[in-house]
Amino acid sequence: MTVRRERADAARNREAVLAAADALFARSERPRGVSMDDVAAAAGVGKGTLFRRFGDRTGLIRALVEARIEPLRQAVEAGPPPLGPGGAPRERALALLDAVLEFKLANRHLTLALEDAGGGSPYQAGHYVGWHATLRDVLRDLPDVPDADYAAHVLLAATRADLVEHLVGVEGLTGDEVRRRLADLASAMLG
Amino acid sequence: MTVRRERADAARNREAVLAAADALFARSERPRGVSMDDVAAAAGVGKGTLFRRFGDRTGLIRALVEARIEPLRQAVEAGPPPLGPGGAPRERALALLDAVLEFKLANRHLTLALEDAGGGSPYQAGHYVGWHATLRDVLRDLPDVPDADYAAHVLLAATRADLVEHLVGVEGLTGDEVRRRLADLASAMLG
DNA sequence: TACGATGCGGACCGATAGTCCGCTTGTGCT
DNA sequence: AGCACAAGCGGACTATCGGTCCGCATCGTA
Repeated sequence: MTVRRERADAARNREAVLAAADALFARSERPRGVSMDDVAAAAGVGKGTLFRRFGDRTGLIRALVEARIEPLRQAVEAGPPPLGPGGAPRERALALLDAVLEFKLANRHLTLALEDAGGGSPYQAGHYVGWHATLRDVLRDLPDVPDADYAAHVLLAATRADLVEHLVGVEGLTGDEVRRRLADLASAMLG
Repeated sequence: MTVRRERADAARNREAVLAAADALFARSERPRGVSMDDVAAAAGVGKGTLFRRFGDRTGLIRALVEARIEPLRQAVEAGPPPLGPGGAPRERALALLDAVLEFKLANRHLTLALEDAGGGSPYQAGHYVGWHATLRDVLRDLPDVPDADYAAHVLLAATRADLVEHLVGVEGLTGDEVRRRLADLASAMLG
């Protein structure tokens, strides 16, 4: 059962594709404006390479998001409090919400692209499931929150990419103003 | 400036298209599985007719939703309390949220299709803007809600079609259980 | 009935996600 | 180094879909 190492050119191409796609999505306003041909051309590879590597368009976007999200996942799973495990529940809940919101703010184009690509509902995406489970478990320790599962969904819904996009892009708030509003509201909800 | 009456065959076709589209979206699980060709074929008209009448795919879906939403709009704007104007703010807020949620539950496929069709973000759709403005104004009269505008967005986010779909379809809740949870949570939030 | 306006429909177009297969290239072995 | 073969490549090709176009049919009217 020897595991064959990834070929050097394959690794190089994978990086090129990810970098090109990242830049393209960041630049474009609407996610649908970035086609797979665009990505292939920008990365200097053929379309076949794209699809063999990532399966389909959604797979490519998912790979981009996963790469960006990894540090946050680590920090939540095994980092120091308040975001990591071990601290006070209330503070962890607030820290988690703020971290998720900050992630969406920093990667609006990408998360927007992911929700847009759809495939399935956002509620079945791996990272959403993880965040929800963590938040739900934390909320269970708070006496003022009657239904932790549902409350977790609603609080996370307040960080949805298109809502954030609307608040920032249309209503003209700054990222920090949105973070402040969510913190205040969540604070009030958690008692 | 005489207004020309709509031709009889045109009216007949418009009804046929709306009925056919309604049925197709209701039957199909994923909105994207319903193509404009499907609708045209089911309605027994040509594609040209579809597009002349409704502009584009989003226009067709919007027309379907608007038709269904009209009674609710009326009830909110000019109906009797608690949903209509004139009653206690807190009760009106709760009634509005419940009515919106009920609408989404009764028309999941259609509202899902509308959000999916995108075009712009759901936050710029006419009915969302209306609901948000009403809810925001009502929340302004409640002392326990510090930021009415933002709170209105978050509460409405709790009624989003794909979240509802997830709660009902994946987590297995009944519509009434979802309504109850939202009512409890909103009650708590409004003080 | 005759005529102009309105509406019809489906062939057609451009874009785009995804497939396929002959060719190239990297890698491990001798 | 040279070889053999698997792994990977790329871009022509296909299928599908939203949207357009225009010659033809149908409706309302005088």
